[in-house]
Amino acid sequence: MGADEPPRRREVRPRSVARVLPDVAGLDKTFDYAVPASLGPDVRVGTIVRVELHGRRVGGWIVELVDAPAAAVDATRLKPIAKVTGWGPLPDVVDLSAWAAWRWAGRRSAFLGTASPPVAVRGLPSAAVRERSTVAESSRNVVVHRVPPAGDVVPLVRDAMARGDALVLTPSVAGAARLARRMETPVARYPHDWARAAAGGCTVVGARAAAWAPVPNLAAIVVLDEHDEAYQEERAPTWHARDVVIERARRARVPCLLVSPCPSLDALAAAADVVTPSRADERAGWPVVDVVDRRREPPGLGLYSTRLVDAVRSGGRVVCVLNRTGRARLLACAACGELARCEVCDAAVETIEEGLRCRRCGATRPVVCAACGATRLKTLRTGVTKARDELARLANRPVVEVTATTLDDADLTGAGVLVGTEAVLHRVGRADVVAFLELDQELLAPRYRAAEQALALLARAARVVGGRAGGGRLLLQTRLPRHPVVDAALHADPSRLATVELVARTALRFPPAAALAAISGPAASEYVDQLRDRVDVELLGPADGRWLVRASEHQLLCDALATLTRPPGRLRVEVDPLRI
DNA sequence: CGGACAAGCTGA
DNA sequence: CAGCTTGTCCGG
Repeated sequence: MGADEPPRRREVRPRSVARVLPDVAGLDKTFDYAVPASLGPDVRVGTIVRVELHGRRVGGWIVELVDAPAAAVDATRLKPIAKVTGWGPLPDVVDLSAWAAWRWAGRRSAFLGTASPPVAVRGLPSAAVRERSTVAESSRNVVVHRVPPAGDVVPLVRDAMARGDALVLTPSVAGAARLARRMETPVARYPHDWARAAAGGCTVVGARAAAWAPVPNLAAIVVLDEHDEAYQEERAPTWHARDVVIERARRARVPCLLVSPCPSLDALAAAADVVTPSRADERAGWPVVDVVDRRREPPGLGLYSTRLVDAVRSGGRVVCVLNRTGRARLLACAACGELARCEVCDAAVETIEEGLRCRRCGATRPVVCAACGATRLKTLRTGVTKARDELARLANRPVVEVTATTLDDADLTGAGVLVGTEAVLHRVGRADVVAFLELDQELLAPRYRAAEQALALLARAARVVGGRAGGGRLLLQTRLPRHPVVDAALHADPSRLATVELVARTALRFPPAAALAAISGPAASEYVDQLRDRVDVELLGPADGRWLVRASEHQLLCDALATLTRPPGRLRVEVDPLRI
């Protein structure tokens, strides 16, 4: 591969046997079909076809083409391919799908589906062919670029595009559209412009799925906001776009740039090099951080410190973040102190307008203490709705509540004070201050990635208020003012968190110091029983009906999972689970 | 997945 | 034993 490669010639002799992977859920096996001479030129590795299988017509992908004499079976007895539907993933992506099926213990069709055009593509538009300017040496192709929240990533993207056809990923589809608009040369958006991307000669931009985009002359890959969890698919196979493109770049021997204000430990572990801004530039790109130590405050202020109240009264635009919806998520009797729980299932109840509602089973009941009959309950955990009312009183101006369920077209431009779950940070354009009413909830969340996620949240907030030069401010209410996350934000230096976090992960054997898979569902125990006598993987659990499989690295974990047979029944295999 | 086919169950 | 359900197997 390279600039001096002779132009590719069409196959002289049509290959006559196609190995087809049917797009049938629950089937992860290829079948051989004869390629009728009439279809010859349309049939390539990746082509989407329809074939007869077990008496019905199903769609599928050609994953391999075999010369008839070399094929083990007699080509004349094979059923022919019934129809060519159109273009499918290019051969490099077809190969990548086999790797991903191993890496995330999933079916290949899940990946090929993501890599396929949303509507049938019969022909590709003509393309302006560009050559790649340079080819990276394969061993140092992953580079992490730390760019502060207020920094501009467009120059990095332009550099990548200058190398030739680049693939650029953003966490959200909206972000991809925004980036596409900022580029002066046209780019193809994935999956919408599938055919244009497959034709080559342009940069491809998209969200997670674009990791699977066709880029025939790939020259570089850029992952923006690499730390964002939107890059991981929630449904099994739980593939991660960052890890897919790292492997893709390695195979194509092109550079892979992972860009983030707070790079994940996984990115840092994969990187051959980390490019950091100067201390001055990084400081300028983060806002001023006010830490309110809530241990030093008089009791009775609730969620609202004096500094917070000053901020909401200041007249500037203030966004308050509280990651709890509803009014009150945990209540206790004002008389006897008993926790308010559901009469049906014992779970904690929350307040709604008509009374109390169980958060687990939805049963409702009037506001009465089940233990002593008192009718006055006190709030132990305030939700966003209640915070809105209280803030409105304190601020003496209207306060708008924003959660993930707030309508997309709601006009927030005029709102002076907003309160919401972290969704508010995605909805609000700009603000003078973002205040975290209860940061400790994020810092101490019972997930091993909690600290990383908390810093990512602060980075997102930092983008809303801008860098310190523009007067941007974050206000953090916490009882853990020396927590490494607070420390990292305060010093505008995410490596302060990464360093201590890596030590903790190594001690606890969590990724990236180990590779994990979570196995759940009714068939889980039968599945994991096959791992019992292995020494290269460790089996933990079950906890909450979920088993954990741990190995020192993915090679061992995925090899072990690949040897298992799937018992009948529902089974969920999550490699690299997020929520543990 | 979904069709084919076998084995098991029911009712007259 | 017809008629139906349930389970298992397998696809080129």
